[in-house]
Amino acid sequence: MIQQLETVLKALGEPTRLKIVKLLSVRELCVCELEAVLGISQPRISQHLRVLKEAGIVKERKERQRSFYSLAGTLKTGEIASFAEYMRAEIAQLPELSPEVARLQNLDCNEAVRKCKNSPLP
Amino acid sequence: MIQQLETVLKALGEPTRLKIVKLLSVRELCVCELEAVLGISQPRISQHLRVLKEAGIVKERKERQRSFYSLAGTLKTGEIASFAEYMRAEIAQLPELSPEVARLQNLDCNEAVRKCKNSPLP
DNA sequence: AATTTATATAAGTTATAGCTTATATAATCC
DNA sequence: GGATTATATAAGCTATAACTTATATAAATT
Repeated sequence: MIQQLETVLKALGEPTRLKIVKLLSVRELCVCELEAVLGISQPRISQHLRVLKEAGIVKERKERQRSFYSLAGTLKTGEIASFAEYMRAEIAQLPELSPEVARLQNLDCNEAVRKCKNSPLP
Repeated sequence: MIQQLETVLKALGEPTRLKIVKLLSVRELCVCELEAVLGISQPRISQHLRVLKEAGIVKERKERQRSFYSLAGTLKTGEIASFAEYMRAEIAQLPELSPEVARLQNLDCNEAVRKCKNSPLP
């Protein structure tokens, strides 16, 4: 879960890709239309679209020699929700955080207690 | 808006920082506690905390020689909402996208029309 | 005052991401 | 079937981000 979330956040955390996503929310666009609209090179667009596609944010539809991209249905609900869901999730049920949770619980009572605990605050 | 959103998404799109955010949702923690919990070096944690702080995701409270970090009140609502808000916003009202919007509207009718429009699809 | 503790920052290195240029593929048009 | 159009991918370069090691600062302890 954390892995997929990271992929989505990384994909969206780039200005050109944020623009593409917003433009695709207006309507489906092919690569050459995006090229004209954004005024940047075609390989650059294709590369960004690949990142967005791998993150599950956009989907592709081929028609003749064109590739049309549009928002994957999951975007408006799913991708936003996935972060909210991560924050809402019970921390004990996130496998990626299990070692940290264990250490957090034992912060005060075992050999993992660290130097900063030797001078506890009031 | 797009700039601030990008900063937040970049800050969250990193596994260690995602973990820190989740841990801080449990309770406020000082740097040395995070060090013990995450098992990574102190400078690495301080650096990640700086990124999160600059993005407005966490806030700092100094007590004696410690620095305690906690989620900024805006996180659960604000940061998630900001992406939703970006997607909900009227595209014409996003200044960063005004050149693109202009080109998008004129795709079919002026000199900006590009090669791909010379062979329109059915 | 000297030492220890807690944190921050800076410098240097490595890894990753983004961009450009060039090329490949595949459909369409003449 | 050769040329054009649309897109993808690969190679090389540059910029950015992350990590490590070392050092600075400042409070607390002795």
